[in-house]
Amino acid sequence: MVPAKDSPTPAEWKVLRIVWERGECAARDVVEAGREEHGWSTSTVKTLLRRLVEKGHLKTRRVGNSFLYRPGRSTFAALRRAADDLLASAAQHTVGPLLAYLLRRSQLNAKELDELRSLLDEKEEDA
Amino acid sequence: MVPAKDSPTPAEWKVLRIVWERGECAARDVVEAGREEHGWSTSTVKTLLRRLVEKGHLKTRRVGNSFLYRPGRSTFAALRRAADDLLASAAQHTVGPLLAYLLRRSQLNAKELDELRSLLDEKEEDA
DNA sequence: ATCGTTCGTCTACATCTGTAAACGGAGGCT
DNA sequence: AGCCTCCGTTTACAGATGTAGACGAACGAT
Repeated sequence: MVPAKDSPTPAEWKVLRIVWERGECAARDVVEAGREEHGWSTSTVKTLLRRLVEKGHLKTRRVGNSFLYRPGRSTFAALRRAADDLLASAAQHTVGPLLAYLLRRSQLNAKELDELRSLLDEKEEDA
Repeated sequence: MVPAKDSPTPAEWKVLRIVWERGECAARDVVEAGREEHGWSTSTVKTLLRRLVEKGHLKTRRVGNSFLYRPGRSTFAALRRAADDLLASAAQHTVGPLLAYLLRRSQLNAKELDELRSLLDEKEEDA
């Protein structure tokens, strides 16, 4: 298995997200989404797809003369790494406000909110 | 006011963090920390400091023939922008797990935990 | 006054990233 | 059979980024 060492670049993340949101999909779908959401040309999207496959963030499945793309297992791992980088960028005294900011921005359902609450409780006990 | 449009690059973030942790400090301090923490040469650190000042993420104050560096007001704003980028990278169904991951990784004191709990409660009401 | 040390500035350059045109093969329509 | 269209592949290139040497001015000790 290819461990996907290289993190996606910002542009690659946008493609990754597009694929992630729709599950397995064809290049054409990504091209269309890329054009609408980011004004990208066909070639640009194709290049980004190729690089993501090379890096191991996307897997492909041949269908006829074309491919279907889907996120690899490493995709969420890459997101975690991006999260690590974000935390590493924050100074200790800014971590709290940073997390607060993230929580405010996020759309979460009741169940997710509950899980996060439990997490906070756990952490309280640890400390 | 300089709006610091360009986000820091990964390497620049590391420098920013160094300065952030110590408050106002001299290039020499950053050079030393950069060498210890990242194995950077003096020149590398100096280049990164310069670029950060150009971008408006660091402010300087002349003292004798050298400078003291400190984070600009835009520094935390840049961190928020990085947080936005992270959220934008996540697919909707991965946001919850992502936040959970971030919480687990973070060291937070009781007060910070409390504030986050309050935030979750607020969000619950909204929904 | 001199000389080594310390600073900031200028210059350099390989690699990565964003963005995209051009090309050649496969499939389908006429 | 011939042509249009769609697809993946190849090539291109400017600008950003990581990494760092070289240089000249100022400072401090002798």
